[in-house]
Amino acid sequence: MLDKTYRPKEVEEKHYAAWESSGAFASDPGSARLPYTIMMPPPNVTGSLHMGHALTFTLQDILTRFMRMQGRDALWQPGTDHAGIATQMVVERQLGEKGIFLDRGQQAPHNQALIGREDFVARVWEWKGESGNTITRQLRRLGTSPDWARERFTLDEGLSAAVRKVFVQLYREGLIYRDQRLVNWDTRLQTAVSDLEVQQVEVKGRLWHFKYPVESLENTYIMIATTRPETMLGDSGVAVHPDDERYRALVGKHVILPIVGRRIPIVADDYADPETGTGAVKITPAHDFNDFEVGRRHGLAAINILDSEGRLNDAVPEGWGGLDREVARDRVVAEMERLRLLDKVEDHVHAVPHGDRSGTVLEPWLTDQWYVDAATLARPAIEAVERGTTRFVPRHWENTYFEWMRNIQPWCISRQLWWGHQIPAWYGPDGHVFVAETEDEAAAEAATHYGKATALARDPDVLDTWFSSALWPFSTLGWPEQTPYLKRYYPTDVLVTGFDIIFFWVARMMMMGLHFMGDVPFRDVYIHALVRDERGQKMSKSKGNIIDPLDLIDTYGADALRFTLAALAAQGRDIKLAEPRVEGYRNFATKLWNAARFAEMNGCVWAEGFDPSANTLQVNRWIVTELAERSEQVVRAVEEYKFNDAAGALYHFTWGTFCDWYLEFIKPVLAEGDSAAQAETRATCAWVLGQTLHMLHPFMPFITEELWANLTTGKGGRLISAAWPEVPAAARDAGARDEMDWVVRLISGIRAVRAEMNVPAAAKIPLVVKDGSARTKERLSKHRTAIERLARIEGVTELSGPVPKGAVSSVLDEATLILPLTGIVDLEAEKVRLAREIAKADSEIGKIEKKLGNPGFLAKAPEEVVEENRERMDEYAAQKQKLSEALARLADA
RNA sequence: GGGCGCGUAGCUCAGCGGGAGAGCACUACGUUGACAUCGUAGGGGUCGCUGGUUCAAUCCCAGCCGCGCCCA
Repeated sequence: MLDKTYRPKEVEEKHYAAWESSGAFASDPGSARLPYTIMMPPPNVTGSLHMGHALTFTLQDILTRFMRMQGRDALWQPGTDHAGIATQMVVERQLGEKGIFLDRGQQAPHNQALIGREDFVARVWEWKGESGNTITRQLRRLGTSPDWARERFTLDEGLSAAVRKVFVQLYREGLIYRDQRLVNWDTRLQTAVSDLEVQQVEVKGRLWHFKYPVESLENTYIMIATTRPETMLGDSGVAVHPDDERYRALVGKHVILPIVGRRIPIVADDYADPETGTGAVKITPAHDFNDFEVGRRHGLAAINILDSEGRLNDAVPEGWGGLDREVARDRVVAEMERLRLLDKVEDHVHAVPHGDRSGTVLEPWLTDQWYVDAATLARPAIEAVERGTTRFVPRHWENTYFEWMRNIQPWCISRQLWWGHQIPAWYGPDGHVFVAETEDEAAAEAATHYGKATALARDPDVLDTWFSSALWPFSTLGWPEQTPYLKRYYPTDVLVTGFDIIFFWVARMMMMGLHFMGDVPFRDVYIHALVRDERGQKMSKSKGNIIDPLDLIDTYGADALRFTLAALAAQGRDIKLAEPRVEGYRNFATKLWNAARFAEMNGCVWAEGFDPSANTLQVNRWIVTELAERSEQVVRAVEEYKFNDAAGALYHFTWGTFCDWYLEFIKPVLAEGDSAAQAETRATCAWVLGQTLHMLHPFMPFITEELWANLTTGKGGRLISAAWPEVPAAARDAGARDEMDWVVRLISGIRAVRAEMNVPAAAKIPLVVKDGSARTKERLSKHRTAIERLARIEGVTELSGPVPKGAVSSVLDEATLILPLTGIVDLEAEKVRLAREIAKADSEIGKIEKKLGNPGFLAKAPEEVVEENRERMDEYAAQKQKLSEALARLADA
């Protein structure tokens, strides 16, 4: 016997273990079924489950379980990402707490132990082994069903081999090259970071106006304004706009850079904006991205004045070297003031780039790095989306994709870290580079090149983490080996992810997939919303508004959380999550649980092979028809990634149709019907409940599995491996649906009148029907028991003789329903009520009359719309007529 | 500055050319043996504003106002 409430904790673990050990999650490459593939976006190995994960993995699990039930051979490929910087930071911090620091070739601070690269990497692997799988354990609690046996890690040997092969091939094709360019340099992490990891932060700074003396012109200065005075030590030019009259005469002349004494040219370039500041701008090619371009156009020197930690280096005048950039700034300003070359200082708000991991101010810094020619790889990736080979859902996200891909910059793929895929490049003594998949190959190439065996040094840098994740859709399937998995599951069906990762990952998978597999990595990209807090704020630790999905699972159960997320996952809108929503869907789970409890108490047990087409009772034929329609609705919604529609349809069917009406209708049958009716009803109830559990299973896997086991007394197999319900066409009955719909409207109408007239809930009153058609009379007698019970009626009669005095009336289609309530009813209240009903009908009639009176409407509107309005007009007119008669009768009373 | 999106019931949101919807909250009544994590009924909205297209606009178009995000 089921308990009164569902207790998630008691069943979740049990079912999960059973699913996993039974092999229900496994893909089956030998199967004849159509494959269905989703690549799980690999969470960071350092990560723990947050609400965004809960959403994305719930949706992916719904698709996976749904498609399995649709008969597909599902492969949901799981794994984790080594997350270069994030992981290195975590482990570095832990070691730092123990007084252990990385030996980066600098002087060791006092009393500190230094460890080398090999030791450090070993420590990271150790850490990964101990606590690196938190998130995959947490995913199990959410009920996700990926093919765990195929779990991959981006630093696995196979995936690493793929990375090396891709690097070497792209290098040989000229699509990977080494270049000296500006990068965003993180002085704390001591590495280049991606453009995408730069956060522009509005900072209250200052604008210093400096006078640069023009060479050989007495008392002539050109005024420049800068937010970064210290960079002037690296200036190699001054730019003015070619059309700027003020400076035209000075173009081609030189200024003598104060403090430094360097002679630098004044150049004309569109980059200088006459409207901004003084119209003249200092050019520091080695420390500003825009200046770098200007410098290239005019052949200006790029003078690097900073070291990797943001201190002045040897390229500055004597006595300045070694100063921190902040200190240098103050010194430059003071010195310019002393030289009477500081004109003025203004407060100035401007955007300053910060590293989103370290939080420090990033430095544009001139370094040698490895680059991918992204523009070339992007071309086919853009075309694939233009042609629709890959489809974004919702579609408008393709704009974001196009925008970025069409303006794509060279992709800097090297990072000065120890944790990651070390770049497969070796340098000879003269700096000549040998790129090869193995050290032996590189050595062989070097021997050929130099004519003798030559010692090589490997490039110490590692690759950007996204380089390896870009290969994920095929590297996880075994590439470069031509495995059966690769052949069967690539391209994948859908990628499910958030918009924030379109640049980082989606775009790069498209580029690599097309280049190496010759086909897109996925047919659909479903971009879901971000989960925010109830006020619409992004959840963050600093705001303290994090809702932990595991807490919600503990309190309400994984199913409630999953259903909530699905129900809120409307396309194109962020999810504002408030705990009461989860509580509401927990209540839904309880409702379902109690419906099953009712079935159990009434001996409704799943009968294998039951055929609903053979049903004879209208109520049973009706619920089966409703179920069939809902099933189609859910299938359509899931296939279109409209998870909220699917969840809504299931919720309304389960609660609003099955529980509220069907179970109430069958209570009298089960209590006092004849044995044939009882048998049919028990079987139907069990069948509909069972099918409902099937349909709910992708959304609420745990409770449905538990109830299914109960309904089938454990003989029905597992839901996770069951097939989606199929309702035979013969079981659908539009007539039964119309008939039961009529009964529902009848009962609702009577209830509404009773409540409004304050008829005590317990009071049973008679029902008199006036002007009922033959069909109405037949329905009244057929459903009399249900009507009496649910509308609290005692005795249904047809009107014979005059309408009883002091009766309340309601209209249902052609018939008038009369509730004789002499002595109970407040006549004045009834008059008011009827008048209001009449007014309502009148207002509708008015609207429709206006339409039908419009010649343009009659001439141009589709015939069926005109017809529909005529019908509605007749209905309202008839209703008004009957209500008016009822009101007139009251006036006589 | 460029782009994307959003303004619909008190709150959170569906709907998106022909009858304004859901959940929660609220009000009234109710413990009729599945369920008070419940039941029945009810109140509540010039669908941001202004124009335009259309026989018809919450829905399409334009402008404006307010809000959010992304990119520079």
